[in-house]
Amino acid sequence: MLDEPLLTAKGEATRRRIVAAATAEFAAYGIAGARIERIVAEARTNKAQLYAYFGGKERLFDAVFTASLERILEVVPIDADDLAGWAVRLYDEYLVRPDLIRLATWHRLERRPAGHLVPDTARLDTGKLTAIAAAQAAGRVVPGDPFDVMALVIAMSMAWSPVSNVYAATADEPEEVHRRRRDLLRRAVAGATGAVPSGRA
Amino acid sequence: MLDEPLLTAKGEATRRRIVAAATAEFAAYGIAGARIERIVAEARTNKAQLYAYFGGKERLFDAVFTASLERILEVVPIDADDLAGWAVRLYDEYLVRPDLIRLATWHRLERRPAGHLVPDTARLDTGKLTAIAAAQAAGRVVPGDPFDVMALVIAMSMAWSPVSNVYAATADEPEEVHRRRRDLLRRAVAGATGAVPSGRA
DNA sequence: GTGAACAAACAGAACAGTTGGTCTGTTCGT
DNA sequence: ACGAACAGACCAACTGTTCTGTTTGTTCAC
Repeated sequence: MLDEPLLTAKGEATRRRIVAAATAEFAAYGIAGARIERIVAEARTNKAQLYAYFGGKERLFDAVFTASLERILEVVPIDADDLAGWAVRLYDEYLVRPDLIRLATWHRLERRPAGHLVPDTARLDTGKLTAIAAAQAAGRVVPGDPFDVMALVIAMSMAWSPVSNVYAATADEPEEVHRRRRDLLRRAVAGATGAVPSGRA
Repeated sequence: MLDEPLLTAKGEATRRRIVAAATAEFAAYGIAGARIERIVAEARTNKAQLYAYFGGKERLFDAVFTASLERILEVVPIDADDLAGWAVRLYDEYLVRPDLIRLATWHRLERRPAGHLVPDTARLDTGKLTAIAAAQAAGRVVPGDPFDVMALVIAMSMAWSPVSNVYAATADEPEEVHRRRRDLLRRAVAGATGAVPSGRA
């Protein structure tokens, strides 16, 4: 029963539809608010399949969340020599795929109230951290714990994200507004993380 | 039925216990995840009182949320001439009262997926915005929409908040760690928002 | 090729536990 | 005595999960 059955092409397609529907559902309502009924309806399948493939609501969220996480990691790779540009690309990514940040935040709120968002941050962030450390060694980035620098830049990129506590931007706003925010963000990240060449500021 | 009964001293005390219990409950589980049963148990009262005083789950959340919002506004007043210091004070506030930010984020996720967190931002933020605008006019803060500057600084202060998508700090971490983050935050906000006196950076 | 056999895909009913919300009746304070 | 505070039973609706039975696709002996 716990063994997932072998998937045929058709089953694989259904499985994917379930993941897609669940991603939207969880992003919109969270774990507690999501409804299995709505997911299977949206995925044009039935509960039996969902439970055969994923085992339950919690584990379905796991599948959805980890898939989303890997996606965002590869879509917006870090550029430690241009943290400002990286932040701007993240800003744009949030506009295109608000679901991913919402998913991450639900995960934070409903599952991990403290500490790292995911347990094995080490594996996921190693690339980012060494890149930042290298840029610091080259004097292009302000000194300090690379992890903290990363957290700060990501936080800045999320100032207008779908989970902002001030204002959540959307793609349908005028392009000029986005340009204004990108400019401010770029300059701010540069100013915040750029190493001071010499003397005082 | 919709008319709330006049409150005696005892009733007022019960009402307050309900708000306190509901604040903790909503902060922990959100609107969908919160349980009326747990709230009345924690508040040492019963459902009849809760429904007489607040009318229902949603409206109870309203009461809890707006109360928390006003609280955080008055506890950490802005200092536009020292945005870095303000950000650091916010960092500390999140350590002391993680509930308030969590509440705000639940509100964002479950109720206001886009735009302003609260509809009448105008009234709430006017003070902040004029303060920032004045500091900009005096050349102490980088130019740009004051609202965007505010959003950015708040976002920076939340880099390690209880809703961070990277790492959620807690009060029980070593003081040295907090000091390190505060230093980075202070310098970063100063660098991000400080106006450049003249020439290039 | 064909048809029996088997596993996966499917649909929907059924189930048990829970939840927000209401109702009835009792106690308390003034 | 009158209304507010209170306690707990009660209810209807909903939800995650399981079960029963049917259809579909593939395999393979013949």
